[in-house]
Amino acid sequence: MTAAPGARPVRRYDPQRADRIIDAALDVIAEHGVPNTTHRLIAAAADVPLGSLTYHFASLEELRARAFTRHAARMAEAYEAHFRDVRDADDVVEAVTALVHGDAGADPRDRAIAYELYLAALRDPGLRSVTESWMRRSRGVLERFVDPTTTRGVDALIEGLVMHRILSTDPVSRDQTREIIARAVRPAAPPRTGA
Amino acid sequence: MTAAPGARPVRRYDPQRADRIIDAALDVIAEHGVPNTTHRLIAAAADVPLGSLTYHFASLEELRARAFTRHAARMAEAYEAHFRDVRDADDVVEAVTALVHGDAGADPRDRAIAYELYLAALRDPGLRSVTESWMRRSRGVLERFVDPTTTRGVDALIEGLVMHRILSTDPVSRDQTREIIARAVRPAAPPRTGA
Amino acid sequence: MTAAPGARPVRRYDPQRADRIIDAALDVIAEHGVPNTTHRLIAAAADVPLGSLTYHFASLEELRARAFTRHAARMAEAYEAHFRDVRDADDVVEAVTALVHGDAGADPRDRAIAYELYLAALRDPGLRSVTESWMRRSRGVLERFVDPTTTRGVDALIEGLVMHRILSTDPVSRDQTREIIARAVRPAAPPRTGA
Amino acid sequence: MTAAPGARPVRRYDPQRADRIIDAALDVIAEHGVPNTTHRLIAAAADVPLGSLTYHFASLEELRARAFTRHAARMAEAYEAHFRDVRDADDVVEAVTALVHGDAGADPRDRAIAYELYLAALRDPGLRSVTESWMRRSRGVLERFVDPTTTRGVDALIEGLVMHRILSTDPVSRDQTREIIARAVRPAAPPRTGA
DNA sequence: AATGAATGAGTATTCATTCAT
DNA sequence: TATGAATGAATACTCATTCAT
Repeated sequence: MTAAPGARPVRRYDPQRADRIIDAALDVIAEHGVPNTTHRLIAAAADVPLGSLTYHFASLEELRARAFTRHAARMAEAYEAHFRDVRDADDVVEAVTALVHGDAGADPRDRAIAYELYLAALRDPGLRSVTESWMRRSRGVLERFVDPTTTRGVDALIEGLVMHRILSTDPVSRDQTREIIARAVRPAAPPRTGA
Repeated sequence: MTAAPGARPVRRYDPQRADRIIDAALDVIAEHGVPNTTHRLIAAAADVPLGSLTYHFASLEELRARAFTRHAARMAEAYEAHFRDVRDADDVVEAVTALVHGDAGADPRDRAIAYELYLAALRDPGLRSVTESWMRRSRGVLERFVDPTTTRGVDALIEGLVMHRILSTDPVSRDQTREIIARAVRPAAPPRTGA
Repeated sequence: MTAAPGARPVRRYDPQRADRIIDAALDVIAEHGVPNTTHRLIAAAADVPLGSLTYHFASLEELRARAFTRHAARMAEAYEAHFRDVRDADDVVEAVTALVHGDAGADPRDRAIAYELYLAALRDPGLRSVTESWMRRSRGVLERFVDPTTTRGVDALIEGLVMHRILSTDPVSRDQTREIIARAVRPAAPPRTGA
Repeated sequence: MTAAPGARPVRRYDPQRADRIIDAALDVIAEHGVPNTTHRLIAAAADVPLGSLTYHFASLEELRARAFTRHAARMAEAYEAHFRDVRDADDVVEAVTALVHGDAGADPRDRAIAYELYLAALRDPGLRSVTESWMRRSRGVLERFVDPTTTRGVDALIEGLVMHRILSTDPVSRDQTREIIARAVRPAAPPRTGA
């Protein structure tokens, strides 16, 4: 049964479709959480037929992994961009404070997805490489300005402060945040430049 | 039609059953995560028939909430016990370091459940009271030794360090942890004693 | 474990309990329909423990039958009472008109139960005796005033008019009803009194 | 792991399946009543797998509504066909008598379904439109021959006579029925023809 | 005599995945 | 290449009934 001559088949050849599906999956994860992320919900969000998902992705698990991978990469890029103009430890304090208070890059939606990823990675070793890559990149950014131990401390602080901000009804003030960060930051020895 | 001789599967009257079911639910959450926590899995873990769950708990959601509530209470008690002999800010550094490295009270299982709770609370406002009560109690402990801002910092640090420890293959050493905590801790003004 | 001396056992000896349960069953049937009439709902409506139902009634089916039987008896009594002062065919027209328009005895609740009974009887032969007894009594009333054929007609008319009144958004007016009834009524030959 | 030789239970692609399911649902309602009309029973009657029902119909309620809608439409068509050759009020008496005695169109199965529909509509407002449409069409037929009040009377009479015929062990004779109908029928004023 | 705990069979529904077209 | 129909396994939940106490 061929299409009538002249009739344009509806949305054939759609090379970005797989991409759109991945973004839709992220939307669904953000809004409904991993447990409620189903083929049907993603298909509806992406406005593609159900069969399209299993055509492009062998399983839901694979699609989820691809979505998390993309999300982690974007988070890392935004993170790096956020620190692009940072020059010294003082700048770090300001940058991190802004980060925690959501003034930069990552909004609650992004953080929610990140926590979904963390928890999923806890049980699915296949996702560990995603979280590890993300953690390595975010630490890599901080290590340009502070020593490794400080990096670990600041990194953990960001994690904990953001999580508590999301969950708590009694949030930390911006000044408190800055004070907390400032105590944790100790500048790295300046890289030796050629004499 | 009598039962096969020797087979006597009856186990009527079991007053602690509801309790056992709650603990079984925690086991299942710890091992399989909230999304995979089904009536069937819990029933199997508790070694009770399926119908028993819905008899004692109106819904899976309710059972989950009860389980998380119990877990948070136990965590808080362990937390308080862990700080029972702490006297000053120096002790706090040691106590928190031990906490992060799992030498006290909470093992990975407990932390995994806690993160499941956090994520669940993110989407289920009914669980917020559980997380808030837990957070209030853990902060209350710290505030006996350090000022409020320091409390917030140390609290966030514990959260972030533990999460990164669980997820990372490249863990922070105990000395690093101690150093990181030490920077964050600033003693509270001593309570004025008489005379 | 006997009760402490002086402690009055809670609601022991309650001879009307079976009665109360039957009435509660009728309430539940009226409000929720036969398909949703469960032990639990009835127990709650009667404010008795669940076990009490199966203690007093061997099965739900039996309880339902008892409830329908009582309802039919009450309907018949109300019906007979409604015609107590009727003297001749003209009175019948007024009495039936009032009946159809709900001015007497049977309210929508009662009619709903009656239709539930009809439908249940269609499939449960055990309930046929209940519907037949009810029909015989209601016809018996009419036969005191009109001939058998007229009785059948008026009886059917009541049934149909009431059902359409309940279901229709475009009801028949009282005058129309009276007119319709009047056409159907033909007085019985007066019983011969001793010459 | 290949299927046993000869066993080939596949029956993919079945474009009329939704239709067949609706008819099977009507069979089940007729035979078992609405309360016992389950997915499983309908699936068995239609000889399709269980999942097929929920694929084609979002809920059992929707399937039931679709089935009742189809049944009412068929009833109305049969009703209209039954009166196609009726010319005057006398014909109406004969036609209605035949209707009540099941000599035309609607058999007991159809009537049983109709009463199931009535009762269901009593509690589910979503079904009211179905009963109302059916009632409007059946009255529309009668109004071609008799005045509106007579229509209401005859309509109610049919309803009541059929219901009593179904439920009673002591049925009305055909002659009685004719007599009862005849009293109710009063011809409409003839439509004025030109000249 | 009375009851609340217990349970297995059953209910509607969801959904990842398969596959004929 | 693409998809919508199809399905079986699983899910949460209901409930009549049983029975130890």
